[in-house]
Amino acid sequence: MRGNSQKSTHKVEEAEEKEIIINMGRPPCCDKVGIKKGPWTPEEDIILVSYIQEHGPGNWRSVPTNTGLLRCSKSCRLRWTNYLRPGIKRGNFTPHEEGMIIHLQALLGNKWAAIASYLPQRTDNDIKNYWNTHLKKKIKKFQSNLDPQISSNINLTPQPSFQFVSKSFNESNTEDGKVNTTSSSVYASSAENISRLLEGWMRSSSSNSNSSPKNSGFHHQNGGNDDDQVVGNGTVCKHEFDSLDNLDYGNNNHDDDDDDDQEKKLGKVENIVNPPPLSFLENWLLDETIGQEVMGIPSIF
DNA sequence: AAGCGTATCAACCGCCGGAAT
DNA sequence: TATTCCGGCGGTTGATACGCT
Repeated sequence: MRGNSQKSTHKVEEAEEKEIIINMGRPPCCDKVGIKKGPWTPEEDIILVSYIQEHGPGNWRSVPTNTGLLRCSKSCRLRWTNYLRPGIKRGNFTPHEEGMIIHLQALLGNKWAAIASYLPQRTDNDIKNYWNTHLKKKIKKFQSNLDPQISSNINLTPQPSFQFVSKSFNESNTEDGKVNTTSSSVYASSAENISRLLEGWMRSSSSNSNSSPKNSGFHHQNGGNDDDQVVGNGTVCKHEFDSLDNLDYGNNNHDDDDDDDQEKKLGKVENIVNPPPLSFLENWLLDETIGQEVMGIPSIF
């Protein structure tokens, strides 16, 4: 207990001391009390998107506070990166994408973020899910029909093929390699719909249609299109699954360059800019013939 | 039509490295 | 320098959709 004479001054010091103790290191992003979990509602999506549209992604710590969302910063970041950010393509993995995932998984193991950096329109979560639900199963099935020596090259375990990775990385140069992804029929994501909804909402709520440059981040790949207001349910069409059995790497339409460029220009897409300078690796990846030979994946994939 | 099993995917969990204080 | 948290990542889970009997 402290004496009354020093009470007032000590009170201030105490408060300051407390503040110092509390602020030791970085302050917490949010208290865990009252944090909402589970699926995001469209309203929450709109709030988050509109906030990021105004402030840009980053500083996730302040997002729940500033938006009033009852979500933790981590949840906001995940929602944005995995679902709401512009340029995300959902559903309908193309044969080329499937091939790339298979190759990269064999090279890198379950480094989904690294793999996703070569498929800018796909999130690591999407790739991970697709691998676990489609490709892993398919390869396993195929593997059972393969000569064990060949099939051993297909990496279904988390361990990457370090030897080859090391070789590839050593032989890499600084030349900018660009990986083109293909786009077949693309479901419009609900995020895109939300973005459009938001755009409309913003337009109607404000006569000033030209807001900050950050807004351009939401005029992404489908920004000229559209009628595909169909909300994608994220399910995978059967034909795409079948396509794995009949991979035709020659039929790739590299029509997503603009999107890639746009995303890079905007600097909005996390984890996709500045991929490692692996033109050798990328060339190798894009050379499906080599990939298939090394992987032991014949044309059936 | 109902019940059950399977597939899919969004979201959470926990860990780690690095940054902030 | 120590402490604390953020941001990123991979693994896992749970809700829902779908298909089969």
